[in-house]
Amino acid sequence: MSNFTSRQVKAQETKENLLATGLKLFHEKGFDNVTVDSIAKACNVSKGAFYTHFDSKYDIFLEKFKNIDAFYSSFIPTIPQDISAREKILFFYRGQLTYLRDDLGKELIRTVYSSALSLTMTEDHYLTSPERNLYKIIFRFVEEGVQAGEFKEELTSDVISMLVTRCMRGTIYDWIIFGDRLDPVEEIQKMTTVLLDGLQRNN
Amino acid sequence: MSNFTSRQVKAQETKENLLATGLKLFHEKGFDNVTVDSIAKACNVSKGAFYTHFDSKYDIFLEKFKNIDAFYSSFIPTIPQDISAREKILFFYRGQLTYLRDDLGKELIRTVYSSALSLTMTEDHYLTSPERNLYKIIFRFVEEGVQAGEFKEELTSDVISMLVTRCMRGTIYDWIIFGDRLDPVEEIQKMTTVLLDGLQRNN
DNA sequence: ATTATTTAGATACTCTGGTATGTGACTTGA
DNA sequence: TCAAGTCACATACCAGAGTATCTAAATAAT
Repeated sequence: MSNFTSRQVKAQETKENLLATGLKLFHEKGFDNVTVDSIAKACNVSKGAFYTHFDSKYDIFLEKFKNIDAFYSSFIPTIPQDISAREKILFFYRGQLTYLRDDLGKELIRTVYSSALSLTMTEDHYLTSPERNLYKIIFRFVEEGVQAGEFKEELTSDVISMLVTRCMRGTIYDWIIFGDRLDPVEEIQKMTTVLLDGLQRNN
Repeated sequence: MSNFTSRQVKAQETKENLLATGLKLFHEKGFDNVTVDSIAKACNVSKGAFYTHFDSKYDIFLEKFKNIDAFYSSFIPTIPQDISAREKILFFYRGQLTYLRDDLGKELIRTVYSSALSLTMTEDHYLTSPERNLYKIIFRFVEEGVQAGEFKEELTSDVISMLVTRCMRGTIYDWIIFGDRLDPVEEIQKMTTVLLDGLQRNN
């Protein structure tokens, strides 16, 4: 005995259908080459139906983008405990960029990074929550490093975390605009290594 | 005796009028809140006229964005000759970000950075030419530094230039998405200092 | 001078994301 | 059980970027 009425069940089916179809089409033809109408039609449903389930065209793969949090949760435990903060950050970024490159794909990331620019980030911009999560993860590593005296004393954990995450955003941005001339995993490695060298306490 | 016919003169006037009016409106109301129609109407001209002079709405402030090259040309000579490459880069970035912040404004930069993401950068993406110029400037400083033995030997000038310019792109991206919580001049200073520390040859 | 050609600009579209509103099947409450 | 309300979805629309096509005036060619 389900809690759901038959309407709710059908609605849920429609929503999932739209979601799956939308993601499939985005993957095949790229975000800008897929119309909301075409997604709806492919599901034998009207555009109006689409908009009862999703607020915007973007929303549909935000659903997918939210997977990134699931990725974080499953990836973090695989990071060795007995290495330096520096190593942890590099390990994490390598894993993250590999995931972005191989699982989510450049097109998806392009749209996410593009729409983050669209409006001044108000409280509930969807990029915020995964980003906030990412920031928290990096912040944790950084704090460990600060405690262990790995980093320059004059910088706070907040500042360091900001720079380290910016390093990642810059690399991802470059990956998108320079396209296949760049391998994001290689690039994050190079960039972060140098930045962390610069953050290192030098006695 | 001008080389131009009266038609060409009038057309040029119309174009300049559209350009000036467009920039004024963008500045007043923000790029997304200005329609091509409204620009045209404000010039007592049709939308069709707009599109004979410009390929797209974006084009209109690309014209302005090209000013950035003029800025480079006038700013470079003010950079002291007798300082290290590191200092030159910092000096240049400070000047550049100040210019972006105070003269071009965040809204303009937002649109530029946003549309750079729109399509895979093909040869003639408009961002390319100012960027290419910027890259060349940084590359020149970096080469000086490499020659002078300022930087880690294992990195090529190309790689270093890429990281240094990425540093800037990342900072600008952050400026846009985090809004007024960030001062771009301060941020580029912090970020670049750390990165350059990491690039420094350590004997 | 007259005809042919070019071209700045106007008009009337298309396309697409998103909205306002309508509707009929289902659900709920008395 | 039946009236009232809700909700998934449909239809018809709007706005705004960009395009295709036309026109009339200016220019060039004969």
